[in-house]
Amino acid sequence: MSRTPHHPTREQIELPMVLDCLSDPIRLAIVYQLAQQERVSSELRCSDFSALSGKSNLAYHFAKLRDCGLMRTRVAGTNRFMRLRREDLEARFPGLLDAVLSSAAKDADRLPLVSGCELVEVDRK
Amino acid sequence: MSRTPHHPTREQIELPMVLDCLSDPIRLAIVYQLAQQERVSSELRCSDFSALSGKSNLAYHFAKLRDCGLMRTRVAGTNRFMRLRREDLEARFPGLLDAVLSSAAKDADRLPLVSGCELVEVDRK
DNA sequence: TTGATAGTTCAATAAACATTGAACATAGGG
DNA sequence: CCCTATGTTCAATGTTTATTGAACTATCAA
Repeated sequence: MSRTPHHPTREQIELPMVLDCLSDPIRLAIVYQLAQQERVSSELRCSDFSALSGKSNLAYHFAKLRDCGLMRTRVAGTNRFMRLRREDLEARFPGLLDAVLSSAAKDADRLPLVSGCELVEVDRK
Repeated sequence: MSRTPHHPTREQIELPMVLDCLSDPIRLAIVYQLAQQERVSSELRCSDFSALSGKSNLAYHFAKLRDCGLMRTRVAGTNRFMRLRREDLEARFPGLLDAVLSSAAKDADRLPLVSGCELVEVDRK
Protein backbone atom coordinates (compact mmCIF):
# COMPACT_ATOMS: atom_id res chain seq x y z
CA MET A 1 0.00 0.00 0.00
CA SER A 2 1.52 3.30 -1.02
CA ARG A 3 2.07 5.58 1.94
CA THR A 4 0.30 8.52 0.38
CA PRO A 5 -2.29 7.96 -2.31
CA HIS A 6 -1.87 9.65 -5.65
CA HIS A 7 -3.36 13.09 -6.20
CA PRO A 8 -3.30 15.09 -9.46
CA THR A 9 -1.71 18.52 -9.45
CA ARG A 10 -3.98 21.50 -9.77
CA GLU A 11 -3.23 21.87 -13.46
CA GLN A 12 -3.94 18.21 -14.09
CA ILE A 13 -7.55 18.54 -12.97
CA GLU A 14 -9.75 17.97 -16.03
CA LEU A 15 -13.27 19.29 -16.41
CA PRO A 16 -14.85 16.16 -17.94
CA MET A 17 -13.36 13.98 -15.21
CA VAL A 18 -14.67 16.29 -12.50
CA LEU A 19 -18.16 16.36 -13.99
CA ASP A 20 -18.15 12.61 -14.46
CA CYS A 21 -17.11 12.15 -10.87
CA LEU A 22 -19.91 14.38 -9.64
CA SER A 23 -22.49 12.64 -11.81
CA ASP A 24 -22.61 9.57 -9.58
CA PRO A 25 -25.19 10.01 -6.80
CA ILE A 26 -22.97 8.38 -4.17
CA ARG A 27 -19.98 10.53 -5.02
CA LEU A 28 -22.12 13.65 -5.27
CA ALA A 29 -23.52 12.88 -1.82
CA ILE A 30 -19.99 12.44 -0.44
CA VAL A 31 -18.86 15.76 -1.87
CA TYR A 32 -22.02 17.47 -0.70
CA GLN A 33 -21.70 16.21 2.86
CA LEU A 34 -18.03 17.02 2.96
CA ALA A 35 -18.96 20.58 2.02
CA GLN A 36 -21.76 20.68 4.58
CA GLN A 37 -19.34 19.55 7.26
CA GLU A 38 -16.69 22.09 6.33
CA ARG A 39 -17.89 24.71 8.80
CA VAL A 40 -17.43 22.14 11.55
CA SER A 41 -14.35 20.13 10.77
CA SER A 42 -13.49 20.20 7.04
CA GLU A 43 -12.45 16.56 7.20
CA LEU A 44 -14.34 13.31 7.42
CA ARG A 45 -13.23 9.72 7.68
CA CYS A 46 -14.08 7.11 5.08
CA SER A 47 -16.08 5.22 7.65
CA ASP A 48 -18.34 8.21 8.17
CA PHE A 49 -19.95 7.26 4.89
CA SER A 50 -20.40 3.60 5.61
CA ALA A 51 -24.18 4.04 5.48
CA LEU A 52 -23.89 4.72 1.76
CA SER A 53 -22.31 1.47 0.64
CA GLY A 54 -19.83 -1.25 1.55
CA LYS A 55 -16.22 -0.56 2.40
CA SER A 56 -14.71 -1.74 -0.86
CA ASN A 57 -17.24 0.12 -2.95
CA LEU A 58 -16.56 3.30 -0.98
CA ALA A 59 -12.83 2.83 -1.48
CA TYR A 60 -13.54 2.66 -5.19
CA HIS A 61 -15.51 5.90 -5.13
CA PHE A 62 -12.94 7.64 -2.93
CA ALA A 63 -10.24 6.68 -5.38
CA LYS A 64 -12.20 8.24 -8.21
CA LEU A 65 -12.78 11.40 -6.18
CA ARG A 66 -9.05 11.60 -5.51
CA ASP A 67 -8.04 10.80 -9.07
CA CYS A 68 -10.16 13.57 -10.55
CA GLY A 69 -8.83 16.09 -8.03
CA LEU A 70 -12.00 16.73 -6.04
CA MET A 71 -10.68 15.50 -2.71
CA ARG A 72 -7.43 15.06 -0.89
CA THR A 73 -6.77 12.14 1.41
CA ARG A 74 -4.63 12.52 4.49
CA VAL A 75 -3.40 9.34 6.10
CA ALA A 76 -3.36 9.38 9.89
CA GLY A 77 -2.66 6.07 11.45
CA THR A 78 -5.29 3.64 10.38
CA ASN A 79 -7.68 6.41 9.37
CA ARG A 80 -7.84 8.39 6.16
CA PHE A 81 -9.27 11.86 6.38
CA MET A 82 -10.86 13.34 3.29
CA ARG A 83 -11.21 17.01 2.49
CA LEU A 84 -12.45 18.94 -0.52
CA ARG A 85 -9.77 20.58 -2.67
CA ARG A 86 -11.67 23.86 -2.62
CA GLU A 87 -8.83 26.22 -3.46
CA ASP A 88 -7.52 24.10 -6.31
CA LEU A 89 -10.97 23.69 -7.82
CA GLU A 90 -11.74 27.37 -7.42
CA ALA A 91 -8.47 28.28 -9.11
CA ARG A 92 -9.02 25.84 -11.91
CA PHE A 93 -12.75 26.26 -12.50
CA PRO A 94 -14.02 29.37 -10.69
CA GLY A 95 -17.55 29.06 -9.38
CA LEU A 96 -18.04 25.50 -10.57
CA LEU A 97 -17.93 23.70 -7.24
CA ASP A 98 -20.22 26.21 -5.56
CA ALA A 99 -22.70 25.99 -8.42
CA VAL A 100 -22.77 22.20 -8.18
CA LEU A 101 -23.06 22.31 -4.40
CA SER A 102 -25.96 24.74 -4.40
CA SER A 103 -27.63 22.68 -7.11
CA ALA A 104 -27.17 19.59 -4.98
CA ALA A 105 -28.58 21.48 -2.01
CA LYS A 106 -31.74 22.27 -3.97
CA ASP A 107 -32.16 18.57 -4.66
CA ALA A 108 -30.80 17.27 -1.37
CA ASP A 109 -33.93 15.15 -0.96
CA ARG A 110 -32.91 13.19 -4.07
CA LEU A 111 -29.42 12.40 -2.72
CA PRO A 112 -28.49 9.31 -0.69
CA LEU A 113 -27.38 11.26 2.36
CA VAL A 114 -26.03 9.97 5.62
CA SER A 115 -28.30 11.15 8.39
CA GLY A 116 -26.93 14.07 10.34
CA CYS A 117 -26.56 12.35 13.66
CA GLU A 118 -24.29 9.78 12.08
CA LEU A 119 -21.78 12.51 11.37
CA VAL A 120 -20.40 13.23 14.80
CA GLU A 121 -16.78 13.87 14.05
CA VAL A 122 -15.06 15.53 16.95
CA ASP A 123 -11.66 14.06 17.76
CA ARG A 124 -8.94 14.78 15.24
CA LYS A 125 -5.32 13.81 15.16
CA MET B 1 -40.15 8.51 -36.39
CA SER B 2 -42.01 10.47 -33.75
CA ARG B 3 -42.92 13.92 -34.93
CA THR B 4 -41.45 15.68 -31.93
CA PRO B 5 -38.74 14.01 -29.86
CA HIS B 6 -39.28 13.57 -26.15
CA HIS B 7 -38.12 16.30 -23.78
CA PRO B 8 -38.31 16.21 -19.96
CA THR B 9 -40.24 18.92 -18.17
CA ARG B 10 -38.27 21.48 -16.23
CA GLU B 11 -38.95 19.72 -12.94
CA GLN B 12 -37.85 16.38 -14.35
CA ILE B 13 -34.33 17.64 -14.99
CA GLU B 14 -31.99 15.74 -12.65
CA LEU B 15 -28.59 17.00 -11.52
CA PRO B 16 -26.68 13.72 -11.86
CA MET B 17 -28.01 13.21 -15.39
CA VAL B 18 -27.04 16.74 -16.39
CA LEU B 19 -23.53 16.34 -15.00
CA ASP B 20 -23.12 12.95 -16.62
CA CYS B 21 -24.22 14.40 -19.92
CA LEU B 22 -21.70 17.21 -19.66
CA SER B 23 -18.89 14.86 -18.70
CA ASP B 24 -18.54 13.48 -22.21
CA PRO B 25 -16.09 15.62 -24.24
CA ILE B 26 -18.19 15.44 -27.40
CA ARG B 27 -21.38 16.48 -25.62
CA LEU B 28 -19.56 19.18 -23.67
CA ALA B 29 -18.20 20.53 -26.94
CA ILE B 30 -21.68 20.54 -28.45
CA VAL B 31 -23.12 22.44 -25.49
CA TYR B 32 -20.18 24.82 -25.46
CA GLN B 33 -20.46 25.65 -29.13
CA LEU B 34 -24.19 26.02 -28.89
CA ALA B 35 -23.61 28.58 -26.14
CA GLN B 36 -20.91 30.33 -28.15
CA GLN B 37 -23.25 30.59 -31.08
CA GLU B 38 -26.15 31.94 -29.03
CA ARG B 39 -25.28 35.56 -29.63
CA VAL B 40 -25.57 34.89 -33.35
CA SER B 41 -28.38 32.47 -33.89
CA SER B 42 -29.16 30.42 -30.76
CA GLU B 43 -29.79 27.35 -32.88
CA LEU B 44 -27.59 24.95 -34.75
CA ARG B 45 -28.33 21.97 -36.93
CA CYS B 46 -27.10 18.50 -36.14
CA SER B 47 -24.99 18.51 -39.27
CA ASP B 48 -23.08 21.51 -38.01
CA PHE B 49 -21.29 19.11 -35.70
CA SER B 50 -20.48 16.49 -38.29
CA ALA B 51 -16.77 17.14 -37.80
CA LEU B 52 -17.04 15.66 -34.30
CA SER B 53 -18.25 12.18 -35.18
CA GLY B 54 -20.46 10.15 -37.50
CA LYS B 55 -24.15 10.84 -37.99
CA SER B 56 -25.47 7.98 -35.93
CA ASN B 57 -23.10 8.64 -33.08
CA LEU B 58 -24.13 12.28 -33.04
CA ALA B 59 -27.79 11.27 -33.00
CA TYR B 60 -26.97 9.18 -29.94
CA HIS B 61 -25.32 12.11 -28.17
CA PHE B 62 -28.11 14.50 -29.17
CA ALA B 63 -30.65 12.10 -27.71
CA LYS B 64 -28.78 12.09 -24.41
CA LEU B 65 -28.59 15.87 -24.40
CA ARG B 66 -32.32 16.03 -24.98
CA ASP B 67 -33.15 13.31 -22.45
CA CYS B 68 -31.29 15.05 -19.65
CA GLY B 69 -32.94 18.36 -20.45
CA LEU B 70 -29.92 20.30 -21.67
CA MET B 71 -31.20 20.95 -25.18
CA ARG B 72 -34.42 21.23 -27.06
CA THR B 73 -34.82 19.96 -30.60
CA ARG B 74 -37.06 21.73 -33.05
CA VAL B 75 -37.99 19.83 -36.20
CA ALA B 76 -38.10 21.94 -39.33
CA GLY B 77 -38.50 19.99 -42.51
CA THR B 78 -35.59 17.64 -42.84
CA ASN B 79 -33.48 19.60 -40.36
CA ARG B 80 -33.48 19.51 -36.57
CA PHE B 81 -32.44 22.66 -34.84
CA MET B 82 -30.95 22.40 -31.38
CA ARG B 83 -30.97 25.07 -28.72
CA LEU B 84 -29.85 25.19 -25.12
CA ARG B 85 -32.63 25.14 -22.50
CA ARG B 86 -31.09 28.10 -20.71
CA GLU B 87 -34.14 29.31 -18.84
CA ASP B 88 -35.12 25.87 -17.61
CA LEU B 89 -31.62 25.08 -16.45
CA GLU B 90 -31.24 28.43 -14.77
CA ALA B 91 -34.54 27.96 -12.95
CA ARG B 92 -33.65 24.45 -11.91
CA PHE B 93 -29.96 24.87 -11.06
CA PRO B 94 -29.07 28.57 -10.87
CA GLY B 95 -25.56 29.38 -12.03
CA LEU B 96 -24.68 25.82 -12.95
CA LEU B 97 -24.72 26.10 -16.72
CA ASP B 98 -22.74 29.33 -16.71
CA ALA B 99 -20.16 27.86 -14.35
CA VAL B 100 -19.72 24.83 -16.58
CA LEU B 101 -19.55 26.99 -19.70
CA SER B 102 -16.93 29.32 -18.30
CA SER B 103 -14.97 26.32 -17.06
CA ALA B 104 -15.17 24.82 -20.55
CA ALA B 105 -14.05 28.16 -21.98
CA LYS B 106 -10.94 28.10 -19.81
CA ASP B 107 -10.11 24.67 -21.21
CA ALA B 108 -11.42 25.22 -24.72
CA ASP B 109 -8.11 23.98 -26.09
CA ARG B 110 -8.82 20.58 -24.56
CA LEU B 111 -12.23 20.25 -26.23
CA PRO B 112 -12.87 18.66 -29.63
CA LEU B 113 -14.27 21.84 -31.18
CA VAL B 114 -15.56 22.36 -34.66
CA SER B 115 -13.47 25.07 -36.28
CA GLY B 116 -15.18 28.44 -36.40
CA CYS B 117 -15.46 28.72 -40.15
CA GLU B 118 -17.41 25.49 -40.26
CA LEU B 119 -20.18 27.16 -38.29
CA VAL B 120 -21.66 29.45 -40.88
CA GLU B 121 -25.31 29.23 -40.00
CA VAL B 122 -27.23 32.00 -41.66
CA ASP B 123 -30.46 30.87 -43.24
CA ARG B 124 -33.18 29.86 -40.80
CA LYS B 125 -36.67 28.61 -41.38
C1' DT C 1 2.27 -10.66 20.45
C1' DT C 2 -2.33 -10.98 19.80
C1' DG C 3 -6.53 -9.07 18.35
C1' DA C 4 -9.38 -5.56 16.60
C1' DT C 5 -10.05 -1.65 13.54
C1' DA C 6 -9.70 0.98 9.09
C1' DG C 7 -8.98 0.73 4.45
C1' DT C 8 -7.07 -1.10 0.13
C1' DT C 9 -6.62 -4.40 -3.62
C1' DC C 10 -8.11 -8.06 -6.50
C1' DA C 11 -11.19 -10.96 -9.20
C1' DA C 12 -15.68 -11.66 -10.90
C1' DT C 13 -20.01 -10.06 -12.67
C1' DA C 14 -23.71 -7.47 -14.62
C1' DA C 15 -25.14 -3.18 -16.42
C1' DA C 16 -24.39 0.92 -18.92
C1' DC C 17 -21.91 3.36 -22.46
C1' DA C 18 -19.71 4.91 -26.92
C1' DT C 19 -18.98 3.78 -31.50
C1' DT C 20 -19.86 1.82 -36.11
C1' DG C 21 -22.41 0.67 -40.29
C1' DA C 22 -26.63 -0.64 -42.42
C1' DA C 23 -31.37 0.11 -42.93
C1' DC C 24 -35.03 3.22 -42.56
C1' DA C 25 -38.00 7.54 -42.57
C1' DT C 26 -39.08 12.16 -44.09
C1' DA C 27 -39.05 16.40 -46.61
C1' DG C 28 -37.78 19.25 -50.55
C1' DG C 29 -36.09 20.13 -55.30
C1' DG C 30 -35.43 18.90 -59.98
C1' DC D 1 -42.10 11.02 -59.20
C1' DC D 2 -37.49 9.99 -58.37
C1' DC D 3 -33.26 11.59 -56.09
C1' DT D 4 -30.82 13.59 -52.63
C1' DA D 5 -29.98 15.52 -48.06
C1' DT D 6 -30.86 15.17 -43.15
C1' DG D 7 -31.44 12.48 -39.25
C1' DT D 8 -33.17 8.45 -36.65
C1' DT D 9 -33.27 3.55 -35.30
C1' DC D 10 -31.40 -0.94 -34.82
C1' DA D 11 -28.04 -4.55 -34.07
C1' DA D 12 -23.37 -5.67 -33.05
C1' DT D 13 -19.10 -4.77 -30.73
C1' DG D 14 -15.84 -3.63 -27.35
C1' DT D 15 -15.06 -0.64 -23.37
C1' DT D 16 -15.91 1.29 -19.08
C1' DT D 17 -18.43 1.29 -14.79
C1' DA D 18 -20.49 0.07 -10.31
C1' DT D 19 -20.93 -3.43 -7.05
C1' DT D 20 -19.77 -7.54 -4.26
C1' DG D 21 -17.01 -10.53 -1.28
C1' DA D 22 -12.66 -12.39 -0.06
C1' DA D 23 -7.97 -11.68 0.87
C1' DC D 24 -4.67 -8.53 2.31
C1' DT D 25 -1.98 -4.54 4.79
C1' DA D 26 -1.16 -1.45 8.29
C1' DT D 27 -1.84 0.65 12.73
C1' DC D 28 -3.14 0.85 17.42
C1' DA D 29 -4.13 -0.87 22.02
C1' DA D 30 -4.24 -4.28 25.51
